[in-house]
Amino acid sequence: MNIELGKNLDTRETETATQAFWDNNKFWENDVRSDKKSFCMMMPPPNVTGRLHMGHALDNVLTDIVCRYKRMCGYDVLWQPGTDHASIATQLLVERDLSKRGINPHSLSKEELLDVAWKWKNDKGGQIIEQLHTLGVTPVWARERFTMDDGLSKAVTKLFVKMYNEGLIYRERRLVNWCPKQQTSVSDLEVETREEHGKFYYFNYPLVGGGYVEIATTRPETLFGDKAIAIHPENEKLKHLIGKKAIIPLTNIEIPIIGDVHADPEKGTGAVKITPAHDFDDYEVGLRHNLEPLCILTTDAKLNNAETIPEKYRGMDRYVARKAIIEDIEAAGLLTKVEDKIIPTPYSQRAQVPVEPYLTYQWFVDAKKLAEPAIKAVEEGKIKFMPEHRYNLFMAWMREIRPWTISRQLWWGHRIPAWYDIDGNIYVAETESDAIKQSGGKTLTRDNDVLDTWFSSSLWPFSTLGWPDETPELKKYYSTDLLYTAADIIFFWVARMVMMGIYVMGDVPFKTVNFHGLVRDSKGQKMSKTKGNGTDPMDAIDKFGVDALRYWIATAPIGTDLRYSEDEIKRGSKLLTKLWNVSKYVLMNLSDFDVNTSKKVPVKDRPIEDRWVLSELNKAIAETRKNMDKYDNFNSRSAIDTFFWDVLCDQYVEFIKDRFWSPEKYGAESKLSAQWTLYEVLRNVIGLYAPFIPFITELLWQKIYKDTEGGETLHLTQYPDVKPECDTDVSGMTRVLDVLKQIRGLRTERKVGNGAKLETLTLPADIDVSFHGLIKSAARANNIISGKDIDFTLVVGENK
RNA sequence: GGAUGUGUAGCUCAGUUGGUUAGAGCGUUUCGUUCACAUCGAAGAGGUCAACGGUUCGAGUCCGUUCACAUCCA
Repeated sequence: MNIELGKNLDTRETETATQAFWDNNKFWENDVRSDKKSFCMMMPPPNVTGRLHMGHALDNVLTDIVCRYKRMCGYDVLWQPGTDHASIATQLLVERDLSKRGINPHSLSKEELLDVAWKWKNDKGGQIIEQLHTLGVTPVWARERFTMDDGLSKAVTKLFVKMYNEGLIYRERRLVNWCPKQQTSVSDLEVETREEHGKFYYFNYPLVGGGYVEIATTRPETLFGDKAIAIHPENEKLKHLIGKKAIIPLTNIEIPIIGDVHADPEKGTGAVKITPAHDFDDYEVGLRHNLEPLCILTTDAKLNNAETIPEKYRGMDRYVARKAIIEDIEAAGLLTKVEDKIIPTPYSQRAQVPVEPYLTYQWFVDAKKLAEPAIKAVEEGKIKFMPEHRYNLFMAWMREIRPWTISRQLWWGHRIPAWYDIDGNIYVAETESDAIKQSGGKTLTRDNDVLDTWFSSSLWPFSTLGWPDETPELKKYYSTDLLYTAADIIFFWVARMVMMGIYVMGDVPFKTVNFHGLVRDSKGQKMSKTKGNGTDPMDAIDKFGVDALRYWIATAPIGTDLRYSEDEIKRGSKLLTKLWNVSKYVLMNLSDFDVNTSKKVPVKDRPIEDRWVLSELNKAIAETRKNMDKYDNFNSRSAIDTFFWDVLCDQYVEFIKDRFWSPEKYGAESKLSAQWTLYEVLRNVIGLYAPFIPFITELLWQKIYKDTEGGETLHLTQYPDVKPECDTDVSGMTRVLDVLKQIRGLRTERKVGNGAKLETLTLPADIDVSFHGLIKSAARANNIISGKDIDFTLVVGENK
């Protein structure tokens, strides 16, 4: 063979070329008609909101490693890609972008806004897909889907109607979390609680007939919505007040004092004001006591025009009103005490403003009913959780699941397929004409709301495969085999996919779910936009190349967080260089070797060091496959590394150097044996590493092995497998390695370089003479004599 | 407040069902450029495995308590 590799590997240049080669050849397409065993994974669809971040890189590289491996193991692999419309997140960014350009989003019609958003989607969505290509990942790009494309929208509508007809979706007036900034309801999951420094206000409500009752509240601005004061029925100090009437300060409105266990005697004053429309607990109290909730806030959290509200406060922002009301209560001589208090405050995760409980009509999914069979399936072990302890988290949430608010007062998303007649009757149908037919020909208006973005993504595992049509893809690939995703969407996405999958398809959406950790910065801080400590994967790629980045990602142990640091990525670069250099060494020694004409040396006839490296290779292959089959990329890669670096580079290559330098001493057969061994071992190393560092391995395979093996890409060849003929008795090598280590130790002790030739080497008598040749060459000694301890003398003239 | 996880070398982390002398990479010290490779090689230093108690012939591993950190849920 006469193949030259350049002195240095130009990572980015070859990666770009290889990526184009892969893209042009569509190597990774599934074949639904193939009778190969199928393996299917879903790409967690990235939001069309911007650039790819490290979390995406993690999901996708880990998924790619498994998919490439499975493909090389002979599976018909379908990795389904696509993007998510990300209703609320996208709308927020689109509106922000419009504002930045001086356009008030509220001045545009819904049609105009949708137009802008679709342009945004095409632009940003395209960008993120392009970046995924750069990572060298291998989904079936031709099957790319978008949660709002026609097919998926059809699935959403169809399912909504089905669930409505089966009573699993309903519309109801309830207290929900309301985001005053985006003026929409949000689900419980989209609310995050933050502990804030606030005040606990104590003040008196005058009693009808004289006297006062003192209450404590963190939210005095809601007092105009008060419907009662509650006192615990067993509160010895205060229970005598139950049944009397109190007057809301700053007004002359009378409210009853009621007995309710909600009023904890230990908290505050023991008496609490009950504002059913503005507090979840109070709402429950209100239901128990028939208190009609009174809403005193506008949709953007200003005091509204409710009759109970004195003129001067109307239109005030909730926090301005709080201040004004407290000042006026103080002026009225009713304020008794103000305490500092840490207050858990619910925030809208997306808009980053405090949410309000708000009483509105919304659409809900009866999650409790959906959860029952899902819990059962998971209890039966139909889904394997990695790491296992995520099972508990998942189950705890599923068992306490609450109704899922699915309607959003937004314009970007799947519009709810419900129509109303003039009397407010609801008609849910797949099309407007169906709805009209249902109504008996009335004039209808369509519901303005859209669906929670997670509604459509929870259908992803089957909607992308063609549901509601009965496609062959659905039949072959559902349920999917494995899902890699971030743990922070276990409830948002994973749990809901499980519920929907079982409800619609009657089976779990995936057999294994592997939750990886977060990417942190080098100091262990969570990467976030607000902190500005994030690293753009594309920057890392520009600096070190895709393979180096992927090599680092493959170090992610199951379920633990990963720290990003350039030093870690450099390890990958070093490995690539090593692989490049050892390939150069192999080729250098194969110049007079030809795989087609050179005489084959059977393994059993090869020198022990050749048989040893092949036997170690077998072990590495077995270990790698064992771990890959468990989706344990970390230990797979470690097994390959250990073999490649420690066994092949550091030991075996050193063993055989003398056989190439002085072939006359060892005979032609010996050199040929080393050549065969190098040729085979390098091929296996390239194969083993292929899923992890696909670019450099493809390049080396193209240059060295393609012509003789045929085929178009390394990544469609068979993954290396254990070869029984390579398991030979090499037990003597343990002692040899030990002796060589001692000799190297002695060299260091005597400050003799490893290259310096030894004149005589004294070996302990227990070393079998058959190993003398190997030790002689590995230790670079001219003569060997037997003695008690290891010792050597230098060739005269060899410097230290 | 509840639940879960983590705590092993200076740093980042492995350590499979309890079993010889607890491993790797980075960093560090010393030595070495020989013809694949200084993005390298060799040798070394460095650990009471968070603490305490228990089970056991034997515990980094199992059990209990405590401490610290992280995440999720209230």
